[in-house]
Amino acid sequence: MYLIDDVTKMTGLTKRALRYYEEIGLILPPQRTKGNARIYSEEEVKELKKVAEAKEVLGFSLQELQQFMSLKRMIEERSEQQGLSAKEITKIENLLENQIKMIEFKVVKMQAFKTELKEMRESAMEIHEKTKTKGEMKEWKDSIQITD
Amino acid sequence: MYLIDDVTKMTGLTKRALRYYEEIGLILPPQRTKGNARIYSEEEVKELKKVAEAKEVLGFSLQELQQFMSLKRMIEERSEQQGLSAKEITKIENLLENQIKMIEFKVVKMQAFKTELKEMRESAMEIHEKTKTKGEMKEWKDSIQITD
DNA sequence: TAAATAGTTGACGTTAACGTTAATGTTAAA
DNA sequence: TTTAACATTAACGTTAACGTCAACTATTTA
Repeated sequence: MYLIDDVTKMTGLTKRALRYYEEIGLILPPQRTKGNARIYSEEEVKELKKVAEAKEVLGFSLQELQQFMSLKRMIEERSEQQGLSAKEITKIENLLENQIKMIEFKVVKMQAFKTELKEMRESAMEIHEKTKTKGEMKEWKDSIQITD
Repeated sequence: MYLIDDVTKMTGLTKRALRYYEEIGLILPPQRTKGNARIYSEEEVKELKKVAEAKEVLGFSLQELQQFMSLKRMIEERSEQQGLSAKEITKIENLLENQIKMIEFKVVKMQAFKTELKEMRESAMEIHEKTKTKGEMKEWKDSIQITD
């Protein structure tokens, strides 16, 4: 069990962000101490780490993440008896399928971008080669002393 | 050569966004007609498409993109004679190297996320299997007429 | 017991990335 | 030549995702 300051260190999120995520319903309200301080479980910290990563690295908005989190909770709350209707589950499966396609699309685009970066690097290296002679000339000039 | 309204259709960006990108120096100011209307070249439209994609798909901020664009321009402006110093080029190469690493990192994270989504889908499908009997029962119930 | 160190809830402030509206100019069609 | 459909700049408005500050409470440390 962790207090909010511990969680900031573990997740990289600020206290304000943690409270904000709770406020907008992105995460469920954690338990409280007798003195009304938030206490986060290991599980909750893990979830927050993933949220932070999905935001920073994958560039997801909090809105998008809310969609995803509510899906996640729906599946987790399959407390057997109070299950979802077959129709709802099919809907969830479709949503997940779309998300997966989206990710795959993004990965493809990322790789294309990477290719471009590599091409730019090649160009830079070519220029480097061309300038090399000039550069060596300068280094040589810098190395001698002009004592008039 | 395209007017601004054409460009919105080709890039998915709004007119406001196009002017804004120019305002903050993300793109170079395009030429103007005699009547002061912006005219974009094929090249510029291509660049704008990439910018839009990098923003939407890769989740880059305009600030990040500015860094990248200025790098790109530095390399493009290797007008041979007025070249960059070897030191500057090495710096550029390092920056590009870092960007490439970043992308690779993001791709790895994306794939991890995709795996999670797939696991969720599996869970959903399992629930689906379990509920199936119940569902068929319901369908059967729905299909009969209760005529008391 | 006093002080330092955490935690809490408002509530207003800030920044990025545009949206929207107004007032105005240009160009093509009727 | 007037109208319609474009374009322009300037300026204020908006939303997301927090930052920051104030006023207060709880807990731990000297």
